[in-house]
Amino acid sequence: MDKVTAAMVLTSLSTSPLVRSPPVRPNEGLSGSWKEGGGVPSSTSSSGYWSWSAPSDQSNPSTPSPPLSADSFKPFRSLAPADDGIDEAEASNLLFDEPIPRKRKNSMKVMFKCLWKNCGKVLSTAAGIQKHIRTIHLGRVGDSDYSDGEEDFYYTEIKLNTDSVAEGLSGLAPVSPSQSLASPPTFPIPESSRAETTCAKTETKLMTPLSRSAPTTLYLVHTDHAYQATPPVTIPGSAKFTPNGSSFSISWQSPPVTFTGIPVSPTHNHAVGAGEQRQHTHTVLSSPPRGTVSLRKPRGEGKKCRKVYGMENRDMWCTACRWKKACQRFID
DNA sequence: AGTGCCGGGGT
DNA sequence: ACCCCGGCACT
Repeated sequence: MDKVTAAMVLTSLSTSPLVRSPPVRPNEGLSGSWKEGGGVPSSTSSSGYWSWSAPSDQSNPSTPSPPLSADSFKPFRSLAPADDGIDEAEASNLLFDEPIPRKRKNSMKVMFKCLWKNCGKVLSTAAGIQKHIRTIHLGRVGDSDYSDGEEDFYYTEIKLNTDSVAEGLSGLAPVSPSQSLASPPTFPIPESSRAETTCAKTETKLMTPLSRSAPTTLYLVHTDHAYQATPPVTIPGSAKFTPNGSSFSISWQSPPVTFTGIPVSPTHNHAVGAGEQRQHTHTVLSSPPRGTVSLRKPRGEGKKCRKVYGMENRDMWCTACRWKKACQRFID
């Protein structure tokens, strides 16, 4: 048990590993240059990708939390693009992001929230929250130093970020512009999403069996879902990296999400957009019309005069090409 | 949007 | 026959 517990604690506590894996993945999809560039804080090249892949943050061993938040934060954004509302709302931010990515850290705050049912206590230090859980919920009194790590299951790390808050809010309720300023900063709801993921597994594992009543938990989870639901859908297309999901040892969350995203969205879109016709066409009509219509010709693939010489040198084309007939010079 | 070229003009 | 081009299938 101890080992297991310890492992879990480590996992939930140190998010760095989580963040680590994602950055590496991009290499797969893209050229190897990524790897090399990864370490280098190159700047100008592209945009979104670089910024988030830029592990320069990670190179920074000390100050685990800030870099973490920053990193984990970015991947999320890259996911967000998938979402309609969020994307747009953040589009500007993304662009804006490049120049001042690091500065954000300043506005970042790490808090620790107690997940114990009916207790939403938030403290600014891990030690504090641990002690709180130990004494209040676990009923351990006295030696405050002693900790078997169990407390770790009952609190979650929350990153408070002015920007992120705004974003999260926009994602949740994009309609309320006026409030964006007032409520978000005060309430760290969206924030939890990121941290949430970290403890999600823990939570689901422990909390579910123990009790599903805890309002706090439920609340967070819900929020999380709402917030995350959309991004995943988008991920597949561009960001296929599935950063957060893959990084987690727990696979139940990410795989499902990713999967749904790919098959569902396309299918739905087509089905809904084109209607049944689409499918019918495929199933029933696909061949008949084709044959009729495509008496034409498969089409030559090779380069033709037009492509070779270009419109400028039209006189160099073969006569057929000049006459818009089947090319005689470059026959397939 | 760019290409290849059929079908159909005009001279 | 020679030359052009509208328009469509493909990519």
